[in-house]
Amino acid sequence: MIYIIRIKEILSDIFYNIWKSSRMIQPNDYDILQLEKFEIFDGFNHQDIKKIIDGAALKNLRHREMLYSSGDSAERFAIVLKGALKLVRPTTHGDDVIVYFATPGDVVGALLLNQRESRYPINVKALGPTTVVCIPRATYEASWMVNAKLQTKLGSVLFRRMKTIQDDKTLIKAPLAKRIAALLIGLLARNPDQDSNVLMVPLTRQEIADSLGVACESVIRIMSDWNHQGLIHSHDKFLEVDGVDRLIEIVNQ
Amino acid sequence: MIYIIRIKEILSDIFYNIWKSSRMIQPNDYDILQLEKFEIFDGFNHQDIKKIIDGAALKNLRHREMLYSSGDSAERFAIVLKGALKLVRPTTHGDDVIVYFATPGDVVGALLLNQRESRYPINVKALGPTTVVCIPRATYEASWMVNAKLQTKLGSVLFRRMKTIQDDKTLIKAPLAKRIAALLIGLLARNPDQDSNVLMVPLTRQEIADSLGVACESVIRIMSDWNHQGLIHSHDKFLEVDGVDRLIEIVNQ
DNA sequence: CGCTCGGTTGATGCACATCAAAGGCTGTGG
DNA sequence: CCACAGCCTTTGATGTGCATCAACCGAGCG
Repeated sequence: MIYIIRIKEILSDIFYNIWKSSRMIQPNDYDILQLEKFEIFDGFNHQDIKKIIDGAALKNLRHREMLYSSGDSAERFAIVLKGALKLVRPTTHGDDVIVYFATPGDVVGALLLNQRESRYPINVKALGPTTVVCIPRATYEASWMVNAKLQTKLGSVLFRRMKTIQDDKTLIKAPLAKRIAALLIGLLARNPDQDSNVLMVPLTRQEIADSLGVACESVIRIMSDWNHQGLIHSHDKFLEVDGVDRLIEIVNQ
Repeated sequence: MIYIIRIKEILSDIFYNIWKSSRMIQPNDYDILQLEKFEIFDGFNHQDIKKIIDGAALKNLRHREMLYSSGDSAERFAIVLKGALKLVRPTTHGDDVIVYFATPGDVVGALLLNQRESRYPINVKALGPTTVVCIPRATYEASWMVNAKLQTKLGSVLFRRMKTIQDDKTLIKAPLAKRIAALLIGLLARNPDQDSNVLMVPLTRQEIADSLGVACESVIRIMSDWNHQGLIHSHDKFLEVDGVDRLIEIVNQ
């Protein structure tokens, strides 16, 4: 009996890997063209990048699909190509805390590979259909750790992220409306298309609440208010901000 | 009249600079011996370090003395040698937010120098008498930016700092007692002497409150309670934790 | 169809903020 | 030397913003 279960496990594992690998493909020239635009590869040309990401795999994630689980051994890092990720720290009480939203160009889990043995300290999940480039530890050690320019860029990207988190912390004592407004404006600012007022990250009120460390009802109360005032409206998980000026006003007051 | 004021300003400026330079001295061999112990210089020998910190100046800060002001042009970065620094973000309401406590081995403001022109985004003030090694931008550009190993270490140090800030964020929804306990235990863990239960950072309740984003009265209510229970007591700005086990219990519950 | 998930609304309670007042300690200037 | 100002701590009274709990609705989905 136990054998049968074991065999079933092994089989499902095999199928899982086949299925997984079917979704892990080599980045093509077009993908690399995308990468060239990111700050981290600023100053590197097409050929450089090809070498730097040797052994990389493109990974397509569905909405809510997990990229890394907290506690897993860190054997690769990722660069967001399309879509978005949420970096989540599980807490003892079960109410998660979202530490950061990663958008295209963001690097996730790279510095973890500086240590020989390490485990991801957070859960990373896709928000909406998302594409990432996964780069194995071997490549990181062979091409990234020894490349001063790359490390410098990596530092800059991480630094920007830290500044974002610090900005958040600056608002802890502010009223909730101000904090939500700041979050939305901040996410809007990452939009590559500056004319569009649609957040490129699909967010539930719960996720906004998790990011600010408050209850989702509190977020809803404020946002449905804004909804009635015509400041925002959402279609199909995506949020559109109609009254950007008004929100900025709220942040600054 | 205006001229006289102007002259006064210029004179005070001159005297200030003389006085300042009198306190900026070349690091000696003993100082470098200290530096060797820090993670950032792990794998570098005495001679390496001497080269890497070429042009560096040792700076002694008095309690509460400002190292960098938010908005100043970033022309150098610092490594904490002795004592501690607080990194403070001013807010619009005047109630400051402490972003991080830097202790010996911490690096402050380095990644800012990756950009050609940049300004410090935070105020940095000494907590207690503190010694830092100030390294000029020129040295950073000449020796640090081109050195992959140094950049990697820099990344690791920054990464650790980010993890600390994320840990803090994880506790936003926890009751205040738990958050204070976590802060104290965290600071205690940085103590080089593991037997001592005296925080090496002199902290006022106001600073603890600023770090957690709460009112100082709330901190006092909890800590004076602990005081009566004999868990902590403070002499002369320094806090001694007698009931470490009890505090850890509070953090874990 | 029943299921889950996300959004919404209301009633109630509490943890912490705010305001106020007072005492101790330190440094400073007359 | 004292007087005074400024900072830190303490305690109490009062207020409030958000949490919590509970119930309901609509949409998507197997």
